[in-house]
Amino acid sequence: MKIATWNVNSIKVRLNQVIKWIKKNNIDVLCLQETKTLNINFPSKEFFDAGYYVKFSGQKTYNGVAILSKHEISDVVINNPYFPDDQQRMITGTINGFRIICVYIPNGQLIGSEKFKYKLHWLEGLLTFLEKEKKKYTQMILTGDFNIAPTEKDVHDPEVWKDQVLVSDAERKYFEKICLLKFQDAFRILNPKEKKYTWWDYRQLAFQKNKGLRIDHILISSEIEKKILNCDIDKAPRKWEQPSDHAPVTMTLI
DNA sequence: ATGGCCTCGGTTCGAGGA
Repeated sequence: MKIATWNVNSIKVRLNQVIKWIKKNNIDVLCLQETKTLNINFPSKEFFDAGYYVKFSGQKTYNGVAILSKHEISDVVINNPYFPDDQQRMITGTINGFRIICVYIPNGQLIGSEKFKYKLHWLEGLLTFLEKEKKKYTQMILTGDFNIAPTEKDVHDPEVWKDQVLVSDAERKYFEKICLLKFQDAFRILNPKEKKYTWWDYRQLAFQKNKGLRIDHILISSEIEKKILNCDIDKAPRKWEQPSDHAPVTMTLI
């Protein structure tokens, strides 16, 4: 089973790229973030015609998440029951016995800002949700755009990013707290030292210069560690015309 | 030179992203 995550920065703009990519890579499950569309406008038919079930939770202009799957999706939870939120940033479902949680963690904008406080509260709410889910499920996958580069290895130039949002101690501490709930960074299990990124700024030729951050992740509960065959970042779609600023991350399980 | 880009909504600019 091949599982992936991709912040597409508008599903309307990226629809053809997503369909092309999931077919080419034989993706079973794709978690999407920043769909930026109301539910009535989500392209369900296009994905159904491509052979995928869809579950989604969107809003106008901002945010929005979705799960596409070749296999049935059950026990769907929209958003976080323990963190009331108008913003659509989370969707959870069970596929082939795996509990899959798709998240679009807030950006935080500026350290100390209201948006930053919201990010930390959101993360606190996520911890509560994960603790509750762990009591019901064993094989869990937490994936999406975390908007956190967990270590200095995940930043092209730590000096440039020092004390900025996405790399701050407060944010990294939450990432560690998630790991204390026995979630592991699948990419790092398989690639302990590699400096590879999932996001590059549209400006300043950041992609061409590989000035990126690794902020999109696939975390797995310890019960499925032995099942991982591969976890990698696919830079190819970032080279396509009119790309998302994020690259997809893929993981293959036995 | 301290910016540069992309998307959306709703009109051609401002907000938000990271």
